[in-house]
Amino acid sequence: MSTGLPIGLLLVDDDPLIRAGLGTILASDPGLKILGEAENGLRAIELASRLQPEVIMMDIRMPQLDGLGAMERILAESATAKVLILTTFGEEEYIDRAMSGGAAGFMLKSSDPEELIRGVYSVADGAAALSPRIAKRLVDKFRSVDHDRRARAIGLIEQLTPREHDVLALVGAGSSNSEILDELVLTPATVKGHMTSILLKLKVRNRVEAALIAYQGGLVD
Amino acid sequence: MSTGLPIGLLLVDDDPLIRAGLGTILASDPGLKILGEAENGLRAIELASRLQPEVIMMDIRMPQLDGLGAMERILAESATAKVLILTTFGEEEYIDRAMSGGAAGFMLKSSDPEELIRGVYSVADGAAALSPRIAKRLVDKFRSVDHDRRARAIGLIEQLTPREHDVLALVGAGSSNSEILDELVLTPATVKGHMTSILLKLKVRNRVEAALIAYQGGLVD
DNA sequence: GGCAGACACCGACCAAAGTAGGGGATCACC
DNA sequence: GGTGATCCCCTACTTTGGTCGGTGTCTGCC
Repeated sequence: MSTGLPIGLLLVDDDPLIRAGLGTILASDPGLKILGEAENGLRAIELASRLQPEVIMMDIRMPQLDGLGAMERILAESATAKVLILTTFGEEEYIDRAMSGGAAGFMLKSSDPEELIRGVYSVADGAAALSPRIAKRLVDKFRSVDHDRRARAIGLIEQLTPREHDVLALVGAGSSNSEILDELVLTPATVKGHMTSILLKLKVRNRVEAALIAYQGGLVD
Repeated sequence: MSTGLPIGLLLVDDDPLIRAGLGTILASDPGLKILGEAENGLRAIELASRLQPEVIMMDIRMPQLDGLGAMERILAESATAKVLILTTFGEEEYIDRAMSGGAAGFMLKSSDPEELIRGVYSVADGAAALSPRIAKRLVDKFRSVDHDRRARAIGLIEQLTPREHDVLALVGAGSSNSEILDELVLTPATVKGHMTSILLKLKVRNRVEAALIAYQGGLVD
């Protein structure tokens, strides 16, 4: 990944003081080299293309074009740059969009200098850099997104007999009864019988809800 | 959270050398205090209950009971302890289970000493501690788990008219046509007409697949 | 051996989902 | 003011889904 020794940086923030502070911190490390600074998203896009930095330290709120928008456009052009989003305490709600958009890191501006520097090295290395508080958000999200529903779904699915399990897996994939009987070599009536039993055990009223449980329980894909 | 100044630790690893190394690193920080050590999961459970540590540094592979199993049982009893999973390079596949099980952090044993210490403080503070490489895994998972399917689903759903959107949202919740017509005040035939149009636009064959797309697109919940 | 329970299987019947096609209202554009 | 596009609504018809009841088999148990 690293072209030579020093990692080329681009600093993007609309506040000159913050750029100066960041610059001082990062320039103090001999392995980092600041190639340029930008004061808004549009200028960041321009400089990213011209200077080809390895890591871009990007503020979110800026005039003209915000950091996330700029990041998306930069990543669409150059796959090589890593974007490390810098944020203040109250802006944690942008995590989703930043992560979806391809950010390599998401750190608080209030992080310790060494932590910032470590973060730059991490993302340059292809890993991710997250402030602990941000990491917590991500972990919580990861846990909740599936794992309440998922646990319930798995518990329900465990009640099924092997054959019912087979049928449910196909239902979860959106198969019709005729496709199921074709796959499992059964008569229509048998498939339907299994379905009735499945609906009863999963405590749902129709195959749509059954399919959702199969999906949540990880029976599909 | 923090009761006094020093954070009480419990070290769990079956290798005495690693316990010694960890102990030396962590005891060098005046804000940390090692309350005890355990060489397997069962003993960890016993000591966690007796010593009431704030943070437990937990290895995964151990005889008797592994670290994840021990963590799950410890967290089931005491909600206050934070568990920081320590792992070697090749064991990253346990991330899912660790995070689902309630781990507050997941770090590589090869992390720098300062990074480990920082991790302990982070989890004691209610945040999360992740090694950059682990964080990358989590970020990737977060991105992929939803955001390929999700983007596609949202794109498809955008094609729908407002009324079709309403119908699909209810289908995604597992509603039958009669429930939908009741909710939206329509005749059965109208609901079916909308359904036909929905199936066409989403390019699916039946309401089960439509419901799955609604679910992936975030129309439900 | 008889009996209970779980499982996979099936036929006949009724309910729900999906298809094909059309009416009417609105809006934009020439 | 005619034309086309879009949307919402609807009737009549076919296909699929779901219920109810019942058969044969295997297993474990007294």
